[in-house]
Amino acid sequence: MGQRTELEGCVLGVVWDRGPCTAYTIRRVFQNSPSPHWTGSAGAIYPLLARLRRQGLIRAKPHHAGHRPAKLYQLTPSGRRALRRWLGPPLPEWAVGVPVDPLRTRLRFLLAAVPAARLAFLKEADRKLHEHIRTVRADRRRRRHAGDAFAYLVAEGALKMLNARLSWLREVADEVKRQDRTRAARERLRRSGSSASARSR
Amino acid sequence: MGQRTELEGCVLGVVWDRGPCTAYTIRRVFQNSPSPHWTGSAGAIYPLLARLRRQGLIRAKPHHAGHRPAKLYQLTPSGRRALRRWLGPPLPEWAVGVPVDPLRTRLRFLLAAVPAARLAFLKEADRKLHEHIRTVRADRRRRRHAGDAFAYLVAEGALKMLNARLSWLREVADEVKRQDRTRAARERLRRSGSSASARSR
DNA sequence: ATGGCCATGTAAGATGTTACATGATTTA
DNA sequence: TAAATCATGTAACATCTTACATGGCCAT
Repeated sequence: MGQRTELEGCVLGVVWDRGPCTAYTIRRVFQNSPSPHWTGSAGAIYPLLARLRRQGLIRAKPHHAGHRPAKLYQLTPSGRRALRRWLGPPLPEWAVGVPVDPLRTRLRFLLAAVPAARLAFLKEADRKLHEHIRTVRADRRRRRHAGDAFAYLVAEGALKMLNARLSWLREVADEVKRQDRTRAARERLRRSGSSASARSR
Repeated sequence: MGQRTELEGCVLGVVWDRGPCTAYTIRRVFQNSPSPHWTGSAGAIYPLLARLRRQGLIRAKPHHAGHRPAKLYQLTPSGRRALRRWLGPPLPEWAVGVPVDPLRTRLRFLLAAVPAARLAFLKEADRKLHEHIRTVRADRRRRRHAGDAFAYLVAEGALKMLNARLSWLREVADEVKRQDRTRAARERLRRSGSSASARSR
């Protein structure tokens, strides 16, 4: 009835996508995702599945053919409707808003750091971002060959975001360096001015 | 001592940026932010400020010149160090990871919706995103004239993200339409084939 | 004087995290 | 046989949200 959380929606989506699957499978999807927003921790997933089950959105079949005891979860018709409602339209306003970006957040306050730390920050961000882009590119390649068009488009979207972020980061780095040079020049001028006035005395 | 949360780091940053300021000022910064990740709710901010105060990172001066009683918060030297530590380097791994995007998340499962709903989703996302871009562009203009270079760069970054997202979304829409056409063509073929076989019978 | 904004806070509740606990099965 | 992985769960804890409570100030 009430609004689904993002994690609930995602779990419904994963159960829809992976057909009948165990809780552990669901956890791994989150653990292996290149986006580190959810950990897929047991403490999040198991209570959530219990919740969805109580609400009649998923049901569990016991499963032990040659395996240890496990439960296979799948969507009920009501669960499929809930997934569609969560997907929208209508989209919640915040879904379209500027995505959170810890790098951008930190950059807002970068002037609080000393110039050397500012440059170190930008250099490390550039390096790690570049590295991360490589893994996401590999992920995209895997998904292209896997044949799921939507999974590929999603990876493509993630990659585009990262590339935009990197190019922005480089512009920022240039701007910061330019500012630091200006500051340094002003500093030199001030010092030479004061030494000149000292000489003239 | 322990790891700061993002909200704690941000609040330290805001207190650093806005000089001595009240809790209400801090709340408004979050409420007016174009990124809707934090609400700046009283229940988040006041306990957080109390926490930072207990840890000696901020201190409060009573303030009532012509005003109602209020507290003005400012960073202590220890708080400034905490802010710098939070900024990094080192950056936490997840800070560089793919930013969460509710649109991308939903798109992953868009095949669970019927074709008409898929198109409606994409159309609404496009419209709202376009609309949102306008407000962020206005925000950027304000910040450019305000003279804070970093605030401007941050708005610029947000805008670049949104533009990349919109262009990705349009590619996705094209691809989805293409697929639906293919599916429809297959369907026509199948039907005409069966009617042909019906005729031939 | 009424409603709206400034300003500070608390209480209840949901959701998520880490850490723990258990035990079977596979792999080195 | 030891370690890693599969698999399920619980407990303690932190953090954030919504909703409520309070009261001063200001404009209509």
